[in-house]
Amino acid sequence: MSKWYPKNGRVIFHVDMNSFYASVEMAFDPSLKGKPLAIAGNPEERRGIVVTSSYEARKYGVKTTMPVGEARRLCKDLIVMSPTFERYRAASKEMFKILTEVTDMIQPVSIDEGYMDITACHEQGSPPEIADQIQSRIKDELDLPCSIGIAPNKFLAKMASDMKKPMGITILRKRDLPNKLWPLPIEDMYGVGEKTAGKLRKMKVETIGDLANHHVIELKNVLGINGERLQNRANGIDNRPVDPEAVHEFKSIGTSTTLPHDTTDEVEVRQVLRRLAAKVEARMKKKSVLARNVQLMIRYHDRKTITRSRQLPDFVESSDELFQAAYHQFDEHWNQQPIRLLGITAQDLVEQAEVTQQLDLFSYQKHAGKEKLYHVIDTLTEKYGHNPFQKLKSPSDARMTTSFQKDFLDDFKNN
DNA sequence: TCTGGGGTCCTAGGACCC
DNA sequence: TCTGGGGTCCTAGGACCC
Repeated sequence: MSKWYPKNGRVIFHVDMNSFYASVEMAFDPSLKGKPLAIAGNPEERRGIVVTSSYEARKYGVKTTMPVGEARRLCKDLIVMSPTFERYRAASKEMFKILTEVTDMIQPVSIDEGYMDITACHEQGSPPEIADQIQSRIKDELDLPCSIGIAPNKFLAKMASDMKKPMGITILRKRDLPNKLWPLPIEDMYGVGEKTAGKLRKMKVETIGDLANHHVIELKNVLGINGERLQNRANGIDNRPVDPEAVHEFKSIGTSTTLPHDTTDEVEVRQVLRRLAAKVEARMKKKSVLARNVQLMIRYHDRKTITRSRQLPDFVESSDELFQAAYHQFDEHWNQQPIRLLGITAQDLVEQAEVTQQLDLFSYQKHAGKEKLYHVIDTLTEKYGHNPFQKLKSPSDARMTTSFQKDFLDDFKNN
């Protein structure tokens, strides 16, 4: 057992569901099993691209982001279904529930994948045994296939889960890098997309091994700080922790839609923006957050895309406020060209509870006066050794560090 | 056959303050 | 008399991922 759990180091899993949407549909309707299946949007509405396809469809060359028409041409018998997200969310929940029974140290990264830190799970067996149990349970109980990567960090676990699909379990240790990781072409590396791959190939970096052993100065010159980070990863260095809280820390909530036809009709634009604003409002309510920044996105007929955002004087939560902010941006920045897509994103999100306390702070000043308020702040600063506020230009601008909120309110009452 | 919708992180320049 | 340098905020856009 001890050989599996090093004294210094971690054991990380990356659990990756195989062609998730298609697999969920097959579990739901077993008559689809063994058939070429693609999940795709509606081509009539110009949303007809393949989101996921079954392995049977992939044999014909069907790929993610491929237009449905092309996919059909490659595979005559292709079954095309619209996505049913409620089904996928439900399956995802069940899948993570199984993972939670092994450990709480889980970081979901998307609907169909997540990291686990099983360093502390000695008593449940060796890592391959635990991986095997997880994979079997997901298969037996949910009828869904997955691949699991086992490695000393997140990056290697992610690369490992990609190496054997479907239903693979792959161990990637540091000593395996020269044989298993370094021969892979550079575009197979997580974090290297089309643009970065192009730049790397220009400097004769063709494989992950080339990247691992390239002059770091040149990498930094061309790719900035990311060059150094990618090289570290290629050498198996990645200290990012598995963070179970990360999933709760929302940075933005946005929605966008490709219009059925390009438009220059402002009435239509307003209708669409109202609909998008209502959708964003609903999702903000579910998360109990307010936004201080609203971003409008316009994609033109030629696919050129602009984003325009603005910090707002007040926190917004209602659909109407979101609409007003977005429409203001539209009014200022639309160049009169036909529009293909519109989107609204709420950014700079703050939890509702925090905002309430901000207002409290403001009304306290009104009631007790500025001097008294600043006295309270001084007292707290002394008590904690630093200002408990993230910034404080004026009382309406203050945001408390959450951990101080309770003490602060107590102090508030006593004064 | 033309390229969806949901996100995160990073960069870079200008404004502004000290 | 026209001028340094650091820090932070804001905005726009690029790259990447699923």
